[in-house]
Amino acid sequence: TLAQNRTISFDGLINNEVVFGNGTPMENNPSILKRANKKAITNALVLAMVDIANEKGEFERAKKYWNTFHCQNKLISHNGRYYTDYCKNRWCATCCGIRKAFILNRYYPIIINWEEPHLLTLTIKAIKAEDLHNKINEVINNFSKIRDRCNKRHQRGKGMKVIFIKSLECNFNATKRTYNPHYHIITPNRETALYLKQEWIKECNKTSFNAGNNAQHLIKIEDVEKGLVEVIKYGAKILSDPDPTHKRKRNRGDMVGLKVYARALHNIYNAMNNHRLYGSIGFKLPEVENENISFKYVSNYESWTYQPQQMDWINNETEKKFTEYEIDSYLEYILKTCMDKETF
DNA sequence: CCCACATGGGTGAATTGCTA
DNA sequence: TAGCAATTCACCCATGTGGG
Repeated sequence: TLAQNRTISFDGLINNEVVFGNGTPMENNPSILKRANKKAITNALVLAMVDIANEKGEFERAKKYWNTFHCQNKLISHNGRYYTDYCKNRWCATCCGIRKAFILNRYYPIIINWEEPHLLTLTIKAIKAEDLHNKINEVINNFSKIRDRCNKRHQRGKGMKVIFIKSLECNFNATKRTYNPHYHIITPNRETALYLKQEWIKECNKTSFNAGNNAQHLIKIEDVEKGLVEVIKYGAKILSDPDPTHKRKRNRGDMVGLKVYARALHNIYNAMNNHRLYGSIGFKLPEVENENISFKYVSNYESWTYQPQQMDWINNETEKKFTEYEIDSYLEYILKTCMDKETF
């Protein structure tokens, strides 16, 4: 009996797999196909960026891009949920999506209670690639100076208390080959936004003209969720229009003319490296309730491995496809032939 | 999930700026 | 240059980031 028990428990042990977190439900979950889509886009992008990083001798960065290429490579499914490991990089569409949702859920309950939320965009004149690194640092420094100044004025009873959330983002204009770093800011009222706008224009034009009045957009937020989604975009767009002034409203799924500017994205991620993209000023975020589920051992699970050519996860035993994702033919065309690695 | 690391927010202290 | 105001610095630690 002893020997038998021992054998059984040993069997159990080697067949166990450790999984982290709560997992993602698989039944009737449309996000599974979206995951496959994001993985296909991300893989195409990081492969292009690996070449660019290697060519520039940035081998550490190339390693991080490879890390993203292997993001969610192995899936474990068990009891209707699946578990995997995430790379958590900014250029990974899946990991960005997860982080975006997390941040959105943290900020939403605060913004929804603000009396009259406004969305302010603070920007500077468009710049060339060679100035990107310095200008991003300048934008960040200018902004923290303004924050310091406003806080101090308030502390001395000479200015309003400034409360807002901010995110740093950078667009690429492929027609002009310029970059446009900017802050998206949500304030609880119009007053704060006008105050920040005024200080921004003043600070940016101290040495030379860097920011005009009309380039700083301010609108009242009617739909808090939409406003937050607008702010929490995470750094840079992967699929972009060669002509961003193109005002034609895109239909859902209309990708005609879109390109992936791999080198521009690489430049943006480099310039933003080691900088926080999000932050709250003037208030503390509520604690995230700790659900205290660390990890568990599962037996009777299925394991799946991602096959880049098939753009799907394949069951290690049955060879069944996990998502049965079929890439949109136009998206496939973009990823294969519109990956722009040109120097600019 | 946990942990390590480092940016940057909060705040008192130091420095710089302004005016008479 | 005194005296006060405004701005910037320095330090602590909360939190964004990324690895396992």
